[in-house]
Amino acid sequence: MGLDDRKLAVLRAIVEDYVATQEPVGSRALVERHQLGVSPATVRNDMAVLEEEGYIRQPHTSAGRVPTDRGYRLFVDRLSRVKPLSPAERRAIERFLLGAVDLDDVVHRTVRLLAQLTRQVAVVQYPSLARSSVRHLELVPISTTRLMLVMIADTGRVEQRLVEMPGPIPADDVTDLRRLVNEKLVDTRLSETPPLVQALVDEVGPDLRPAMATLASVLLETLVERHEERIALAGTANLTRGGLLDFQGSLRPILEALEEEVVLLKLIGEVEESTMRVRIGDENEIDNLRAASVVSTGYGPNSMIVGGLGVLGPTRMDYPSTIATVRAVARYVGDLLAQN
Amino acid sequence: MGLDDRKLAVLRAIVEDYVATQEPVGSRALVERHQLGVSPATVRNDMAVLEEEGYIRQPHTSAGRVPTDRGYRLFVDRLSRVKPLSPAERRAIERFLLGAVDLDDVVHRTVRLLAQLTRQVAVVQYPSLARSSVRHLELVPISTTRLMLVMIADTGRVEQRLVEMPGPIPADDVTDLRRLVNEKLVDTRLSETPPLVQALVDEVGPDLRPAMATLASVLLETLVERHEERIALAGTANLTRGGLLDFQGSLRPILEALEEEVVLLKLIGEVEESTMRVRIGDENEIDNLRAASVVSTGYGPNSMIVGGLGVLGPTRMDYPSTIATVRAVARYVGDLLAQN
DNA sequence: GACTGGCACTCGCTACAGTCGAGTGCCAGG
DNA sequence: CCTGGCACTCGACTGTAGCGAGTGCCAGTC
Repeated sequence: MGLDDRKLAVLRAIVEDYVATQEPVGSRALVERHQLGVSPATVRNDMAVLEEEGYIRQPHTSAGRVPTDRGYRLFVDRLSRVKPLSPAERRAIERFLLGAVDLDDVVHRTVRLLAQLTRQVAVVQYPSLARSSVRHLELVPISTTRLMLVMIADTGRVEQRLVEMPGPIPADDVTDLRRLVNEKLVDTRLSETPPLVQALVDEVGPDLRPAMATLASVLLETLVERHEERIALAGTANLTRGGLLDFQGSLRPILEALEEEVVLLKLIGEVEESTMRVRIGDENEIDNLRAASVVSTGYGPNSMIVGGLGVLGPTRMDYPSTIATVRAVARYVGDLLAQN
Repeated sequence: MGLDDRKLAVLRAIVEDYVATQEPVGSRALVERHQLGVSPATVRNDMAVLEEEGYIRQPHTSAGRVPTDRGYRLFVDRLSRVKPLSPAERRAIERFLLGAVDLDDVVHRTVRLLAQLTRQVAVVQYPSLARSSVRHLELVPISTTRLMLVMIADTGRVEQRLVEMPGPIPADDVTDLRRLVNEKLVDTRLSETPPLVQALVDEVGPDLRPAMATLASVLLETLVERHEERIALAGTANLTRGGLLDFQGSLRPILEALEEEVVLLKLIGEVEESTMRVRIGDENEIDNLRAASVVSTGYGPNSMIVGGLGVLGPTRMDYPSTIATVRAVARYVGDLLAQN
């Protein structure tokens, strides 16, 4: 385990060069392009050690070295220096996000921005309903037996769902139902609503009981249990950069994974704090993504976390600037949400 | 242009074999696998004519023949026999779509179903607002100066948009506004609303005038002009079938095109009648899709068209069954919409 | 006149041998 | 502990040769 400073410098140099050139890097090129102050032979010895420890490997005998997932991990944890965003980039972010008119627009713009800045696949989770509070519930009669239930959350999310009532429902009843659900549920977190919803059914008078029961079941089913998370995706075309060398030649598994909402949620939706999360190659739990890396973080207003966002790219990615960009975008989006 | 029956039969055989095997097809294989009743030499002569006319070509001298875009076109127009769906497929469609609870769900299921059945990229346009009528407009106070405008269309579409009012707005005014816009706009087609919206502003009393003006501009901007179309996409992973032979080796342009909503709309959104539309390779106006074919059609309740749907795949696709599937799915979705 | 068998020819594909060079591991010496 | 030197490895590239699928054409047949 004896990795002295120079060996670490060598590893850093290898990662940086490989990321830049996409080609295995040899000892000579290394001393030429970095001021290591030693000869290629010395570097070779260091490389041998690094390889033994599993940080780098040779694609074929007698080619240059390439970082392993473990090598990237060490690089990210201990070796990378943060690359602050250029003022131009900061301005671009601001300008791009500023024009957004509502949540849909914010998410849409964010995901495109992220894809463009990092030149990778970007994923943005809508503010999670579980972490939102009810701001208002609206019931709109569609026909005699149908209502449209519209829920507006404090995070800006709006969800609607058609409710098929057990029987014809007069306008007065709709008014009553609307008042009741709003009284009980407004300002409570969605994750805490189920018992309250249940209570509503129990408390209501017998004439409204069946209607309220139906409403309650739709509320529970749609807004809490199922389908509650939404996700936006952009930049899949970026997967084809690096001409099929990345992702060991096949985009198939990646594209498949990206089609599954569940998978995407796993990627970016499990954030509790606003720390950056970097998963490199093998560290991904999803088999289809073993050839990729994911950089993600949570975002939200005022240091609260309401959702996740991040990017997915080849393990051979520019971690320092990707991390910086993801962090910056998350912060801007959070600020934007705080303003509303 | 003297293409007698046998030459057409040869072309059909070439298309069918090439689609099935993905390999250039030669004269011997052709007579073996189809009952053409002539010798390979004769077929070769026919092939020479077909090539001269531009229906087939040779990838390299002395390889088999491959259909050109023009060849596929002729095949689709005159040679393909419709492949009716199997009862199993019909049942699958029905079962899959039946469980849908609302429009979002219908569209989502449809696009996935289509991708799965055709094993290609599926695109479904939400019912176009321009072709929908207003069923109800709801105004929900969010704060003293903000309203959430929710529009419910007869096609099931629900759109919402945050409205920033010029000043604080009392509850009574909200009620008035709500009543006014509903009175004027309900049951009119969205494409016909602009003059009515303008009239609303002119007619309203001076106290409500500024609020109504703001509301009107948001209505016009969001619901009519911009952003009105929504699109769902699925099955991009299917692009990787056929191992990079399709799409002349690069998915890049295709993926890029699929990211542009405008492009997708052009693909499937310009349908006036419910006829099938097949665009093969070069026939596509979008340069990035010159290597692909698009099969699309309109859908809607009761022979009305409210939106488009379709699939995108390699020019070398099984046109007869793709066309049959797209048509069948469109019909089922239309029926489903008619029921609501 | 249309079809067929035969035949020479084309050309992509594969296998194989040879060369080149980047890069390594190791060793002896400073 | 570092360095220069050296032998070695092995992938990438090149050129050659043989194979075979498939063609175009021609002379012969019905």
